[in-house]
Amino acid sequence: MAKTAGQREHTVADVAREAGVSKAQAARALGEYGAVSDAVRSRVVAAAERLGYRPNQLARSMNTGRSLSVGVVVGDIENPYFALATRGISDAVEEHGFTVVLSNTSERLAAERTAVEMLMDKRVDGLIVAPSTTEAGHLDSVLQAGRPLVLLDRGVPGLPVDLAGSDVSAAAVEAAEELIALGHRRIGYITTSRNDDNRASPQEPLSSPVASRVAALAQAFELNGLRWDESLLRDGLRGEASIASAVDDLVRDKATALIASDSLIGQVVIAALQQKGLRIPDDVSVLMYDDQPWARLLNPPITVIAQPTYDIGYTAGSRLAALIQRRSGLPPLSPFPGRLIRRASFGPVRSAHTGAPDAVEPLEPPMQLATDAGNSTCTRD
Amino acid sequence: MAKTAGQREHTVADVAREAGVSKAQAARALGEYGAVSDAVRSRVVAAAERLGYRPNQLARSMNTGRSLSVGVVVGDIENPYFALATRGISDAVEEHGFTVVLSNTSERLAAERTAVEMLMDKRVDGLIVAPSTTEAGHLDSVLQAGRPLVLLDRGVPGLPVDLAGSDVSAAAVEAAEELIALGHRRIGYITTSRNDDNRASPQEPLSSPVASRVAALAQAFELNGLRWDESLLRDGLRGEASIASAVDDLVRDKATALIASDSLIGQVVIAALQQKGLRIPDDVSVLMYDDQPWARLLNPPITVIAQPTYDIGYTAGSRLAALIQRRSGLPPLSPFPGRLIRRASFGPVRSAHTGAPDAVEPLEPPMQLATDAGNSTCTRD
DNA sequence: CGGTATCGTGAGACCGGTCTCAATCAGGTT
DNA sequence: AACCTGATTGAGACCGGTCTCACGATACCG
Repeated sequence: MAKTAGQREHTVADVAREAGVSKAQAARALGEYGAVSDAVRSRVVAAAERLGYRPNQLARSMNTGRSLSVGVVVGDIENPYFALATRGISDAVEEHGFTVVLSNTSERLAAERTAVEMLMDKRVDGLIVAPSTTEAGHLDSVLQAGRPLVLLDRGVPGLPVDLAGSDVSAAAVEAAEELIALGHRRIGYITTSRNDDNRASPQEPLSSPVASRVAALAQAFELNGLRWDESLLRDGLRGEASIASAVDDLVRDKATALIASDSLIGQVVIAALQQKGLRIPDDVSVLMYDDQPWARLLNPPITVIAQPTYDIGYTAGSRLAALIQRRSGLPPLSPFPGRLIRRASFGPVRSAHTGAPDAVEPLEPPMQLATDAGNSTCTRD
Repeated sequence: MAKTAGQREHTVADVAREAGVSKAQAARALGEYGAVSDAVRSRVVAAAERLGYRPNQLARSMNTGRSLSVGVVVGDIENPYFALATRGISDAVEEHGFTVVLSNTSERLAAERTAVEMLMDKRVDGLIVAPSTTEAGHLDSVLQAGRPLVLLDRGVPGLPVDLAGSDVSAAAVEAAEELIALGHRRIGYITTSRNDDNRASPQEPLSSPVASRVAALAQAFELNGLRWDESLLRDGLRGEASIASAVDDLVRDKATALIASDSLIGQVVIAALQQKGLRIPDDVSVLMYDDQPWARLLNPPITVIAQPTYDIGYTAGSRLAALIQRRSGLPPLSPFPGRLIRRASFGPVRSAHTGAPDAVEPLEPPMQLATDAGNSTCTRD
């Protein structure tokens, strides 16, 4: 029964008139609240059907105070990590009737601020943010306004808020120790984030994933009575060019192993190595964060630290929904453990390379070839 | 100045009172419309500042009729194609002050329908949809309602609407001819979409990318006086398992080249080939749609047909913004041409292949072969 | 200096729903 | 038959903005 185009939308009042009842009754029947007799209900529903009536969610939201949408603020939806996490978030919140309003910040604080403000103005019922820095002013005001907030991937020190993320430190230490055992002493770490560890005290847990990964690296060295050379950290990198030149620098600076802080960086790092004619793992060993499917297709397949990205997103979404519904007594979110998946991108350091460290005993080709037991990063098929 | 938590939000009325002016004047000053004296404006702004006033976009939207948000309905944000396109859309519409409301359909029509309805109810100012089928009822009613609509990637026959996508046929024909020249006669095409070409007449342009890609493939055969065996089309595939078994089937059915309809499929196809110990391109040539960065990292690097995905998204977003702003006389959107990027995954067909395949010369032990329990469909004796 | 165009202002309707409240109605009691 | 209870119903306020309109004040004009 579609009317001709450009028709003015029908309202409850129209439906009420058509059904011959009061606006209030029509609204009740359509909104499924309050008491309505069967007779009235069916007449109203029929009238609505006839008119092709659709409720105006804006109006509804305005006086219920619930917009049934949640804001999601990520650095970059193009990053597979965020893409997959967003999928998880979306699936979770949709189960509770919410839709996702998305905002990219390009990891810029200013963009993040305006995004959060915009979303607050649009009265989203809650917010999921992957903060690009540890600056918390704008997030604090979300809390002040009493709107639920869940952080994704990265925490903000001093902000008492649920965080859905992973704890990769165990896997990171494990990986680093294996590299050390293979003779690596100069291990480079490459990341786009800033390693800003501005905790109030060293006792606080590290909230930034990068900080905790770097700390794990250093810790592995200490466990072996060594010290990690912090000059091998390259952070705050923007753009492929600067990542590639960081690789250049590090290799020239005698790094024998490189750690890429996410798969986007990993791509560039590997490409840069290939371009320079350096072989993995003969010349340089490589560890990458995030287990993208392609990592195991390379030759050699790349050793990675996997995070259950979809689950992390899904958890963030579920928790946010719970908070919006004022469910209380929720246990704090515990981080998902990262998992080291050994493939073939670790190798012994070539003795000629460094000055002359301990001559590593002839390692058998380091193929632990642990099966990537079902190598799934997420629980979905 | 932050008040204690859970404060009721301030409204224009509050600001007006605080500034000692009428609600109307305060609203004008804050909304930046109508005539307001400098004196009043500054008093109002100051008062708003003092109270930490934030306008309620819902209320604003309700009587301007503009929600300043656009709906984006894609199959799966996790698919790099959509992730990147969404980024483009988002960047484009944000330039015009719109935010993105995102919905995943998992390529299911029912989900797509409800998503579109939901977004319409939320009064988005416009919609960008990557339709999962050629079913147009729900999209038609968007048009009926007079709300701007732009299609992404795939068209719908008979729906008079802008389409932002690419035309890969030239590149597809080119690639297929090269395969044919290399001796390939049995070329498999693998896709998750359905190849539903339900045009009213054969004269209409093909709207589904898959249909046009398959058509290009067939055309290349015809140009060479050959016929493509349509039984080598595997469409409507869901999940990695069914893709992998399609690869199995096709190889057993003597396909010597495989075309993967997107990068998600490409990953699985390549993994399946590796697992079976089949080498690219010696045993099977591979063409993939979408140029993901990892494609060139593989050994051999994969030949692909690239689409300017970000630009496609950006174009969709810009066009939608233009339509919302009632700009008229817009030229129809022309598709971006696909580009064949030749790498090293094409090779001549081995003449012996049809005979008794696996007298293959000693492959280096296929590296990972961490055969997951039981799975081995490798019936090749 | 009267007439009029312009600006600034406040009152109040309005957007399309929800929700309060008092009035009405039906059934069950005694 | 009078009384009580709970379900239905309609009128109208309300959410937080925008916008129309009428009115007073100022400015420009011949």
